Amino acid sequence: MKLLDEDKIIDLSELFKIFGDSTRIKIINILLDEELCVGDIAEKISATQSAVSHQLRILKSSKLVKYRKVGNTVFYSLDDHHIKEIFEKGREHINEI
Amino acid sequence: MKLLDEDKIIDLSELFKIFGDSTRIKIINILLDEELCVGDIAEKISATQSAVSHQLRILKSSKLVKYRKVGNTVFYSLDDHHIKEIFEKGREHINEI
DNA sequence: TAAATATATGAACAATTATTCATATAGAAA
DNA sequence: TTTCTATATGAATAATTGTTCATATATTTA
Repeated sequence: MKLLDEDKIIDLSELFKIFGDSTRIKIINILLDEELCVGDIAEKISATQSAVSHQLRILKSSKLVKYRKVGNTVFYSLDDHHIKEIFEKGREHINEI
Repeated sequence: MKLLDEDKIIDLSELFKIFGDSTRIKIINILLDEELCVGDIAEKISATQSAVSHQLRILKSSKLVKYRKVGNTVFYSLDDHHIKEIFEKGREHINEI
């Protein structure tokens, strides 16, 4: 396993930084199961619409979630199978300590 | 796959927060290959001894690294196989986008 | 067109955090 | 014991960042 160069190091820490916030983890957690619109996400995780929208923007720009628009409703879902895997590996770790 | 409860959510985001810093990722990156002492880590990642020591304390208290003392030298290595796996999954993700 | 609904966004504020610098601790060597 | 080396740590600073509040945008409905 070759070591990472400086650029990849930055990219990788940026990626994990995205996972390192409880609001975003909550969003990812519920999107593991189903596609949801912004309002429903906010309700399910007990956060404001604004806070969720801000965090979805971050998740979107990092390619962790994708979306589709239906009318004026926007449905979000996870974008990449690695997300589930990273999430799951983290979960395994915290379940063992 | 059952959804996480509030406590696990916090634990999980705390875990990823640890990975979300480039100095710590650099440390983890070089510890993938070999056990190293603090001074060598600092030299290899071009950071000060103090900065590395501070970050090692965080990695240690999160059970991501373990250490053994030999004289006044302290050797650090990765503590858990999940660390490599989480790291590798993240790496796969950034290599695909 | 006007009102209602869903989402996005900018600014401000508070809180967290990584680094630096100075120094403390502890073990090894002289 | 004194000096040197390796590591740890506390305080201060600077920078980053998540939330809130107000408001903008866009789509639907009346």
